[in-house]
Amino acid sequence: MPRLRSDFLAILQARGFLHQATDLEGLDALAAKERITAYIGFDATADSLHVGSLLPIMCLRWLQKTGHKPIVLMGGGTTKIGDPSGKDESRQLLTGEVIEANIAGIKCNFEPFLSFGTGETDAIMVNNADWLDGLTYIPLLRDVGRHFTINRMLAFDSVRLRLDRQQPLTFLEFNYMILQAYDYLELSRRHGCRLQMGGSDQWGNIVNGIELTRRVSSKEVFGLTTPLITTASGQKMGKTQAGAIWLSPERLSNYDYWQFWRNCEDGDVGHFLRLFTELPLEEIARLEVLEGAELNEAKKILANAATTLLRGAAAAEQAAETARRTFEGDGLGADLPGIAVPLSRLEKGIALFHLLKEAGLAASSGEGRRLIKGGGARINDRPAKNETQAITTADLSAEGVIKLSAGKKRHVLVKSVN
RNA sequence: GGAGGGGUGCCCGAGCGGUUAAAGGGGACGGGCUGUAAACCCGUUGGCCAUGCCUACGUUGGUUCGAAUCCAACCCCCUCCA
Repeated sequence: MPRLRSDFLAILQARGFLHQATDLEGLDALAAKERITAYIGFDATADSLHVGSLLPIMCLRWLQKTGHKPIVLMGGGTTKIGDPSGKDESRQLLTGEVIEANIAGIKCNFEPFLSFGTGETDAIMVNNADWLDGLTYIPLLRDVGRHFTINRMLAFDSVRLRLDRQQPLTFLEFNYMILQAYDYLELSRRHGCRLQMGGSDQWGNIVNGIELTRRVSSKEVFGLTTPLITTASGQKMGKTQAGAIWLSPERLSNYDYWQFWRNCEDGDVGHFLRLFTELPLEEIARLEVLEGAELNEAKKILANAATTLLRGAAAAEQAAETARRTFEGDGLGADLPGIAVPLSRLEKGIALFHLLKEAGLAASSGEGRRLIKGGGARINDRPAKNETQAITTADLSAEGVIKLSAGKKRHVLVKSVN
């Protein structure tokens, strides 16, 4: 790796964001000399991104912090096709309305990280539906299609892997890479965009865009990818017992978000601190060498910092306090998820297995029963005795709540109402 | 259009007339050990008003006391041929 002179790339390199790049030195020289505009594309397949997208988001954040201009490209048009990269099966096609709603939701995910506006380094969000939807077939074939050879397209991983595994790849999906390449061309024309970043699985798409831009408008543009993040034990990052780690507060509570970081593997602490927080590298170097239980302190710092970035300092503090009470002290944390149950039902008594299901601690009553049988269910921190045991007002604590637990980490507060 | 192969639980994959709510693995959840980690060990893993009942092996019919297993038609996928 060459020594990088631009603030932007030097930081990305030092913190571990760089995987591959086209002409890294050329890009470095450019970024050291002038303000560059760079973009990353995001799919609009859900109304929220999840932690898997945090890496590219942090790239854009560093870009802006080092004086450059970020573009968030929403794939309103390409999402109508579906990226075949890394997938064995075609994605279900979404309707335009759903995609629009998703884009609105995703916009909220970016607000904590980037400052949007009309200034020189303000971030902007654009939607490729704006130029893709209006394309006409024959002109597209003549202007863009002529620059793609099937020979080369077939060699790309996204295509080849599908074919090798004998999974069908529709012509619709086959076109994805052409449209994504066209995005780069269009962004270079409209916004003078010089750099596209993305996950390592996007390398092929990025290179196509660079090639197309060079051929059509003789402009040199750059590409850069970030590594695929897996946990120290090789799992794909971002999945826990609770499911996907969403960025939207509507989908995942502050507390659960904080817990996600707190529960990372030992070997990931330093890695994650560098990528997902803005702590100085010297401090991270000090934290990551901690061993054994000491490392737990570093995990808390990680959780606090990461939660502060996305949800704000107050949210992080409250989540940390709830975690402290839940795991290290006594009492109840206010941030634990809760459900409300009418007092009248508690007076009659509710079967425990049923309440577990209502609290979301068991997916079905059967699962609730199994949980109790297996010894994993607790009421106010005391093990449940039998499956059909009734929960009544007698179980209410002085504060008027019942703490239900499934295992050591999943807790729900049951509150009686009216 | 022709020939062959195949569609099984969250996923992969065995079963090929009864003992099959369906082997085995993965994943997930719970327990143990720890540090709210990893690894490892153990258990659980269709639903419900639950000593019972209901739904399940692509779909629909049929044969049989009895079918995921046999037959027929249909749908879908794959391979080779046209």
